[in-house]
This record gives sequence, structure tokens and C-alpha cells, in this order.
Amino acid sequence: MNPRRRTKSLRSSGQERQASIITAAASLFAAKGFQGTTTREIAKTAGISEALVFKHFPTKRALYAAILAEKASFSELLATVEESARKRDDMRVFAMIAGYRIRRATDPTMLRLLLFSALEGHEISDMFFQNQHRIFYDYLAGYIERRISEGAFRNVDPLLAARAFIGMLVHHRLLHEIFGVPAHRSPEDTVDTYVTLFLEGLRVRPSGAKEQRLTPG
Amino acid sequence: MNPRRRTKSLRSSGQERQASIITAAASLFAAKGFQGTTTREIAKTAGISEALVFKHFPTKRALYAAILAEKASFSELLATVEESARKRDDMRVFAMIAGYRIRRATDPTMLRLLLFSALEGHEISDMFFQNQHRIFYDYLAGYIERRISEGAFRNVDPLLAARAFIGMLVHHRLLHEIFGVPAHRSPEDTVDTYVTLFLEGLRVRPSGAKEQRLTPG
DNA sequence: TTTTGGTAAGTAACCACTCACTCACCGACG
DNA sequence: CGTCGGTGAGTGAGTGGTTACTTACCAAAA
Repeated sequence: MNPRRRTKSLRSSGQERQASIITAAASLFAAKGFQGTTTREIAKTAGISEALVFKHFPTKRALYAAILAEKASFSELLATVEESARKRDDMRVFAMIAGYRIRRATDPTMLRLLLFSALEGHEISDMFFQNQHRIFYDYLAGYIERRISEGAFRNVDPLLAARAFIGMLVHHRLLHEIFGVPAHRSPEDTVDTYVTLFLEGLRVRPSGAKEQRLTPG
Repeated sequence: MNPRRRTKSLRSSGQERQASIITAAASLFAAKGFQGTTTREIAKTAGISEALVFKHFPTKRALYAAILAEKASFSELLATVEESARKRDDMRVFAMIAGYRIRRATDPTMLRLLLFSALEGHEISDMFFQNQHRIFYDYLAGYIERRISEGAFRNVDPLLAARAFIGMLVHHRLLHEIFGVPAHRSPEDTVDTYVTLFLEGLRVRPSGAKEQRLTPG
């Protein structure tokens, strides 16, 4: 039933080509921005002629939009976090989010791509931000709000708190991936420091309880 | 004694022109990036011919470098903060820094300019970051380290803590100035939330203190 | 044969940058 | 006083090269 079941062919199917163009273009756009990347380079990187690029995407901008539309989703992360969230394991919830963004950092091209598109003011980036990131912020703010109403967290603005936490992580990646600042601590230490700092600032500590082992001596 | 003291002239002095070119170029570069801005636009914005731009700056890149070299310094902020730092008024130290970056936000062009130049990978941006921002991070980390050794703050990595705090602020500006997220709280509330969150996470709270319930019922 | 993947060779517009030139201003000199 | 020449501010009209995008055509599949 497969319309394209070719073991060895000189020509790729339309879908394969389209994917390879997107891959090539994504890395170039991430590295040099939309304006800084030429269609000739994209074609060369994808190993095809420039004309073929325009056979698949009517304009350079359409290609750019296709990239942003296809990439990234936090759904896997949210699904994993959800379990710890149900158990009210705050430490784990925030550590997982931090780890996701610091340790196994979703490939650096996405951050650059997102920043570039936001700076260059493409309409697509707004959509992208609305659909993907907003969901994430809202989820986190929702969790914080729940924990506040349960008496576990101090009474702060949940959305601001969520942004403060994500801010630490985004800034961390910004420094390393964009500004080239070298890491002076292991990813584990870094995650632990950020999460502890944030949770200590948020938690209502029952004073009778035993000292927590968040900060290894 | 002034060699150029004209009240009304059809021509500007070299320095005046140079400054007006820099002003025009800075706002365009900040809005559209280096690659996205043409020398013709710069000339038009400055109200002169394109050729004159090149009489003052040998290349477009040199003009860009001149802008980055001229702008920004945290020295005024550091001087103001220093007083509170000497008094060990933690709340005030961090509130001033936060206020500086959130309330009277140093004009939005600088953030965009800095991001653009870092993304586009100009050597100048590295220099700029090293000379200006690193000083700031180091100062803040130094203060935190001092407070740790005085027993006022928990024992965390001072540089990571400093970055965490700045991260909240940078991220906040990023959301508002780059991604266009509307503010849902007043600047004062926002500053207060961030500072409190951070300081609560850092402070060593005397164990016999107020909010304990040692004597229940 | 028809469809589909692929290209070489354009094209018009635009880019950073240059060149040859004019004009405003000022001080020196008759 | 006038006017004259030197100098720096300023420009219109290019230059060669590059860009996004087209056109006309070809060859491998189906």
C-alpha cells in the first residue's frame, strides 16, 4: 500500500525532500537568523538546487513558518511532570522541569530560532509563543496556585512565581547557549541550586519538622 | 573658544552628525537587527545622504561597533546600590536592582541590541558582555558571598544565585519587551514579588522565629 | 505517455560601498 | 569693506555583487 517504497532511488519522495529542506533550513536559520540565511545556502546544505526549494515552499518566509509550526512541544514533559504533580512532590516537579531545560537541553536551535523570530518580529513567533509556551506557564502557575490554596506555598502571585522559576532556567540557557558563558558547576548541582532556591522561597516551612536535605553539605 | 558655535546653520558639525547617525542607526538596528537594516534606511532616518554615513563610518559594521561601544553602563546603578550594600540592607539592594531593570527599564533598545548582536554572533557583543555584564554579575555574586560568610544567607553557589536573580528580571523584560506579554501586575508588585521570593529562598531564618507553631492549640 | 523530481540559467530588485562633484563657511589679504 | 581660496559638510549617480524567486527544460518513474 505504500505509495513510495523505494529501497534505492536516485530521487527522493516529496515528503522526504521536504523534511530534509526543513532540517537544513532550521539549523541555518537558528545559526544566522532569517535575514542572515540565503536560500542558496539552504539548498546547498540540503544538497539540492535552489529551484527545488521553491518547488516545495512558495517563499522563504513560508519555509520559515513551516519550521516553527513543526517544531517543539512540551506535551511529553507535561505528561511526565503530571505524575509527580499528583503526588504533590514539589521537589520533583520543579527538578524535572529544570532538568528538562538544563540537562538534556532541548536542542539549542529552538531557543535561537524562537529568539530570532521574536526579535525579527515575525507574526508566526507570536502564534508559536501563544500556543506552546503560554500553555506551559499556565500549567505551572496552576500547580503553584493549587499548592498555595493547600497551604504548602506562601501566598504569592502564581503567574509571577512561575515566570520567576522559568526565568532562572531560560536565563541560564541564554548565558550558556547564546552568550557562551562556560558552566562552572555540574548540571546536577545547577538544577539542585535553582530548584532549592526557588522552593525555599516559596514554601511555608512547618518549624517543627526536621531539616530538609535539599542542600547537600 | 568653541570652534563650532553656530546658532543657525544649514550644516552640522562632524560630532553632531556622528551622534545623529548613531542615534538613528541604534533604533533601527534594535528594531530590525544588523542584517535587517540597510544603510539607506539609516541615512534616511538621520535625514542625510547614504554617502555621508560612509564619510563618518568606514563600514556598516564599524557603525554598529560604535553604537555598542558608546552605550550602557551599570556604574550609576552600582554606585547607588553600594550604599545599601554597606548597610547590609538586603531587601533594598535587591529591590534597587530589580527596580532599575523593571520599572525605569533602561530603554528597550539596549536589550534588543544586545540580543541581536549575541545571536548574530558579532565579536563586539562578546566584548560588550564581558566588560559590562560580567562586572555586574560578579559584583552581585560578591555581595551574596559576603552575606553567606556572615551567616545571613544559606550556603549556595553565589554566582548561580546571582544569575538566578538576574534571570528573573531578564526573563521578565524578555516576555514584555520582546514577546509582547502584557503586564498583569503593577511594577511595584512585580519587583516586590521577585525580591521577596528570592530573598526568602536565600535567607537563613532564625529557628526560634515568629512563624512557628511549637505550641499548638 | 503522463506525472513527478530535479536543474541550469536566468531576472529584477536590492545591497554595501564609491566617485566625482557642489556648496557653505571662514579667515586671510588687498 | 569685499572677494577669494581652502576646507570640510554634503550629495546624485553610479558599481559590482548578491538576493529571492522564475522560467524553460530534462529525466526517472509509473
